[in-house]
Amino acid sequence: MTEHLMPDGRRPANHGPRAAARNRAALVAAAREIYAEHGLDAPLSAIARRAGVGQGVLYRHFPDRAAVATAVLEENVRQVEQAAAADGATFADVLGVLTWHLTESAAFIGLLHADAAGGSPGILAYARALSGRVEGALRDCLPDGHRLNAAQDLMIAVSMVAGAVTGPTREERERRALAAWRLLGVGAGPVRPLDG
Amino acid sequence: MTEHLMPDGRRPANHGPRAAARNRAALVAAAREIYAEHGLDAPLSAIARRAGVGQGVLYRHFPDRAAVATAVLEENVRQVEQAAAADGATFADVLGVLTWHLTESAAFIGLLHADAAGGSPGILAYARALSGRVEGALRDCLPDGHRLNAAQDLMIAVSMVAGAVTGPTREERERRALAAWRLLGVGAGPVRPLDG
Amino acid sequence: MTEHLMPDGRRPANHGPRAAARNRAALVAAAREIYAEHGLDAPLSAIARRAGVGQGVLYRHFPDRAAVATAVLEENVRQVEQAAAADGATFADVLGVLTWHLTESAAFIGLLHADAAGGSPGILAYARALSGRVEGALRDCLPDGHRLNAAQDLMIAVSMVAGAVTGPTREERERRALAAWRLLGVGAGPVRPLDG
Amino acid sequence: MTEHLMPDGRRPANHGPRAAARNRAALVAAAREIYAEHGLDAPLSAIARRAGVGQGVLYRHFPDRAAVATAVLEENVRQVEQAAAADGATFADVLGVLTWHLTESAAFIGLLHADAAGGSPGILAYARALSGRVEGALRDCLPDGHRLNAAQDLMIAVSMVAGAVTGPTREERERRALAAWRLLGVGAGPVRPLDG
DNA sequence: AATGAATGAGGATTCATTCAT
DNA sequence: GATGAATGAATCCTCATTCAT
Repeated sequence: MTEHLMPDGRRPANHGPRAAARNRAALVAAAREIYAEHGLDAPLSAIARRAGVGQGVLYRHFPDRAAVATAVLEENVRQVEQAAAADGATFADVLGVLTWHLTESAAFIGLLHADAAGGSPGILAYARALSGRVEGALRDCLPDGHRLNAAQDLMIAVSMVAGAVTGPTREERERRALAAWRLLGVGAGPVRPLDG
Repeated sequence: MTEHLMPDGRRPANHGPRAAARNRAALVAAAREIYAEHGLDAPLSAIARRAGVGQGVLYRHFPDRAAVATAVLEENVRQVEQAAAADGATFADVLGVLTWHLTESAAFIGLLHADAAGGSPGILAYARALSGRVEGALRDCLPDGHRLNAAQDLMIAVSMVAGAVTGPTREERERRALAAWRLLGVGAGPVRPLDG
Repeated sequence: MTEHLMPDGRRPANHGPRAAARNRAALVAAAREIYAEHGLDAPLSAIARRAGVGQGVLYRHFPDRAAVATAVLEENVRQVEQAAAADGATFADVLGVLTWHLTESAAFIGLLHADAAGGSPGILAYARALSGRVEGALRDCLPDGHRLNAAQDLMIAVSMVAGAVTGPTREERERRALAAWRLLGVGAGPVRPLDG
Repeated sequence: MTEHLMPDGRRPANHGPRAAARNRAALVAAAREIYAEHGLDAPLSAIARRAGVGQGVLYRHFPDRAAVATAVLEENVRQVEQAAAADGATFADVLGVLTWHLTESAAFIGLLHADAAGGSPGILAYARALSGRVEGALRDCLPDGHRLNAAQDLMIAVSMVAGAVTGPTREERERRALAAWRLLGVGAGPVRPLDG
């Protein structure tokens, strides 16, 4: 019975469950890069290639296109949550982390626009859930009496800033994001990833 | 070499050159609908089908995908310009018309996000031109000393509102758009098409 | 009853039978240019456009693609025949005219290769007929005892020279054609159109 | 999104990676046949169909149309090179092998005419490279003082013979090829594939 | 007699998804 | 568990040909 062979005749590496986790992480990282470069419509094959794995592995870890995007966003969202959970985190600090992800990731921006036309029901549900977690994290730090306190104002403001974030370079996008917060009369802290 | 016969052997109707203008209008209308339902990436074949014409007709009237989008947006932009040109038009009036188009047309929202990843150079150029016309129209009505007077603030504000405009129904989208303008401290007039 | 109008509202010119002949000539001339630039597979629409007429006119004059090509070649062939019929025409003179057409017209080269795969039966028959006329013209001038006298040698030699005629510029093509005749030990007269 | 089911609901056979080499070979063989029947402009879909594979497989193995043609011609060229490299190979022997391929393959003839109009830059480059290899192989066996010794005469002669090779059957094509070499005063050895 | 719009088949190409190995 | 080849639907785009005007 013949087995699948590498081009040079060796069998492909199979490092067991340990490698599975590594592959998953590589896929998410690759997806993040590819999304940043080519947008959310980039071919899945490009993600698998960038991750250095076969396409089958991608499907093993993620049932569909939406799951890949979700996994990428999951980490962005978690960083925002962690920023909010940090001791002494101010609203501005959290906004800074949020803004960093907005400027970094086209996918993350898309997340906040998921209600727009085009998304499949599955994607929408995921997106809403993640979006809700972002809102929750922000609301936890929102000082009483803040002008974004009212019902949906918080998420609308985030959507607005996300809408302003366009431009070819991260620097340009950051400039616009900050201008947007300024127009909203809301101060954002240093724009940076959580661990930066 | 190829013959184009109906299933029953007759050729399809050819209504002659007189139909050209009608077809073009039908294509633009169909594109508007399709864009609203499926976004700017909808297949061109769907637009042709909805318009009830062959795909070749679409290509006759529009050299490429960008031209179709442009034609759809052209009218939106023109209405904003007309609103701005009207006697006694206030900034708020123009914003109302602009907002109406934002809530009506996914494509129009996309226009204001054209810098985002994914656009071909051709589309970008068109989008910038149209986007510039919107800005020009708004700036014409901008009162001295308005808070959006500074360099890019006007377009950033528009992008922000466009970013906030999501939701399944026009009413919901309008609600969010108005909330967005309110958060910006800018009053928008009645949300309506020019001739509504 | 509405009539077809020009863009500026005038009716299209209809100058009667006189114009018909002019149109036909314009089409042949246009086809010659287009073929030279884009090869025999160029779209018929390009020919009509270059001729400044509607596509319908092309179909009025030529039933199909083959007929257009034939008409173009017809004139090349006639010039070779005229060169052969001229008083005191030498074999070398006729070869010069033939060579000129070979270097000038991709279509004419194709004619001599019409046996090759790809031609429809209709085209093949036309091509054979024209090809035969070229051979006849040449044979009329062929001196007794010439080395190309044997049965098919004449047309084979012509095919060979046609095969050698490649290259981006007419000058380069002429250089190769002359080298080809030289290798065949056959002297060709000045390379020129009949009326040049 | 898209599923690929057979009419009876089963998926088509997927013979796994082991089939890759077989498929590639089938594609090249199919291309050789199709080219012989319909010329180098034959639709790629016809090649895939003849090979019994999906169109995607063709694109997996060959990035573009030129690559398919090249793969087909590669073997022809290699045989000529091998004939030239064989111990005691005479110029006539190599010509015999070359001539066999000319009579066998419309594509191979096209190769020697690649300068003609119509080729994309990519195809041209490939064709030039292969064409150069043919010339190199021939030149290696060219005796000193041979009449084709001068700069471009060798390739011009080959082009000439290629030009003469037309006709419906291989036998007819061989007859003309030999007549062409005879007219050039060059003797070609037995017309046969290398391993025939 | 001319115009040129319309048709729609056909060919090129991409990519989500499955599955033999 | 992994690989990556294969599938083929879907989309884009072109162009030969017809025909209302």
